[in-house]
Amino acid sequence: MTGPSFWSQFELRQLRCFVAAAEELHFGRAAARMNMTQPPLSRQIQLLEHVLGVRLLDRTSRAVKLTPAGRVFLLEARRILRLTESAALATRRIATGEAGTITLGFTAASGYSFLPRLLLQRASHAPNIDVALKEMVSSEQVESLVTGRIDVGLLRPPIARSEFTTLKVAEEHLVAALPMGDPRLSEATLTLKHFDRQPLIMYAADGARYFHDMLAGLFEAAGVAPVTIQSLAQIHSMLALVRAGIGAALVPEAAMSLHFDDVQFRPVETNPPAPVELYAAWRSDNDNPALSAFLDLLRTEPDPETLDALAASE
Amino acid sequence: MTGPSFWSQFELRQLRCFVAAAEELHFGRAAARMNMTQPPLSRQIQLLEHVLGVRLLDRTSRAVKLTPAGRVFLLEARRILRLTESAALATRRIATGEAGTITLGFTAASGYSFLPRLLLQRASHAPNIDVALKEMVSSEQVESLVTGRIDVGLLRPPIARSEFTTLKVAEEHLVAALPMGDPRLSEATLTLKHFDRQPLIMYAADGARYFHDMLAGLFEAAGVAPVTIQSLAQIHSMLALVRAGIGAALVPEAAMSLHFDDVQFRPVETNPPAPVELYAAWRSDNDNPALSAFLDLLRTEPDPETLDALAASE
DNA sequence: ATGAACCGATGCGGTTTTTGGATGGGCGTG
DNA sequence: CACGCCCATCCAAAAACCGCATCGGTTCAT
Repeated sequence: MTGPSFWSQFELRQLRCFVAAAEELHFGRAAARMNMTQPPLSRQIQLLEHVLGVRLLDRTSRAVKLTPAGRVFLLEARRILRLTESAALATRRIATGEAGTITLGFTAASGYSFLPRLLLQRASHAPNIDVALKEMVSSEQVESLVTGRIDVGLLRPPIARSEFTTLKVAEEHLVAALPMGDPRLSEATLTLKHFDRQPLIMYAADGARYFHDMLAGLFEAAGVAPVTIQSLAQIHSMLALVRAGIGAALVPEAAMSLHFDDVQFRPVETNPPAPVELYAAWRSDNDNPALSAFLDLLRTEPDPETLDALAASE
Repeated sequence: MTGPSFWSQFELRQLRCFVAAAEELHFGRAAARMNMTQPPLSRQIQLLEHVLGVRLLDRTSRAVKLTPAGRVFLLEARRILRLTESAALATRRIATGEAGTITLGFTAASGYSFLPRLLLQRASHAPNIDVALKEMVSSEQVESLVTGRIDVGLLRPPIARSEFTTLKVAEEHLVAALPMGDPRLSEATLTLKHFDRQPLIMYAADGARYFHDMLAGLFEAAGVAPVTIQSLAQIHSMLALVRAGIGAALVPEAAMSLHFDDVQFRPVETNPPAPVELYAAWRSDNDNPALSAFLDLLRTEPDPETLDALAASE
């Protein structure tokens, strides 16, 4: 007493048998196509008809014909079978990493230059890898990496986590952002001394710890003491203050793509010359199959066409 | 030596097991939901993973998690299962005649009045019955009924086929179509005598045998002999000639909906008073399940709303 | 540290389902 | 009217499946 199989449903095998029979209109040939003999094929189709409660094939000993319901079900069956194949294919592609989704955290500053280049690289080299973007500051990225909310982070040092693997993906120079009319604009290249006792828009110690500490270290090593007018965490806000003539700012060269009116940029000599570092970090035990393909992207040098496309868009 | 099961595919049962496990994230509960015990469910999922060559669930003894590939496959599996249910439902509806397609042949004249009313009835009383329309003359309809190209025909007598069932669906009066300025327009009602030795646009004996023979019979019985100016098969062509002032025409009242400028209509007394008959005919052994629902439509008296909708659209 | 509880995987015997050969029966064909 | 074609049915053998018992690994409480 297992109860009547009232909840029973048909199986794909029955669909395959039915499609074969409906296309051949001949049970013998259909069975051969299914690599079996005619009786079990008959039985599978009877089973299917019984489950549906519908006669799908009108069969006399002389001819096999589709009933109207059979015609409709044939279309549905084909669609289902097509879907099963594509589902298997898509899943296998995900599993091999050919396709998939990488959730990427990035800092606002990395979004100005490195990220667009990376996404262009992806479009041409790994079009089946989707990248879901989440802007967050470096400390949030570390936490999100641990909890698995993002697969990879683009963030600033220090990244002191043993369970992460890291990769330096960019080194940038610092540039000075100066308001229109600033006398230092007459120089082609500036040094840190140009900022001594001059008004400066500084990075906030909490929201932009990396830049704050880096600048503080550079100024101290150079024996220079600028006058901090205001501290901010977001580079675009700093540039807005520069435009207003409040003072100068030191920003990564990528910020030059922000194009603020009345704000001019000048290279600044520092030691080291390219002190702004951007790292990619990911959990060493991340099992996202698309990860390795994505890391290949990160490790690939940008190719000329990508840079061309990027330049053209600016 | 049947060879390795390289063409093997997964089965719906495995999908159902996987979806249950993926939703419960617990093999025991998933098994309970599937009305079975945990070991066979484990096996079904192993089998599925083996067929796909992809690990779908990461299971430790403490927790079950979906892999990235599993997440994708879960969506696909749900879609497939949803599709199987809707396929079964749709097929059953076709089989019971709740839904389906009726291929309907109709004469041009029946398309002016009876067919629109029928289609409006269908829209409100049997919205799931699709009607595929094919205009053809009565003799073509008979042939198409025999070969099964149409399920039902709307045609003119005589229908002398023993394998058909027929139903009279409309009786219409004849009306006179007269050109602007015709003296007979002063009469409210005409008789056949008004056409004696008058120019008349007549039906062609080959293309419109029914109307031709009917008119010939009516005139002969009334002892009236009009002057045939031109013979045509299509009513709208005849009305065009009427408008041109070539002569009068006798048409079924349904043709009044054609609205030709400068063509006026007047009732004509005949014996019998409504000599234009329209029949539905279908093969008695037609097995289209939607047929009975469609025939119910034909047998239903038009309800007031339908007639209102029809009147409003004219 | 240790034992209890939990969970999924596996081995195994019994049952159900499926398979394929043989056969039956209806229906056109020569 | 006999023959051939074709699908349905019967039946024994094979395969698949199920459930029970159990194992190994992890977590949690003691």
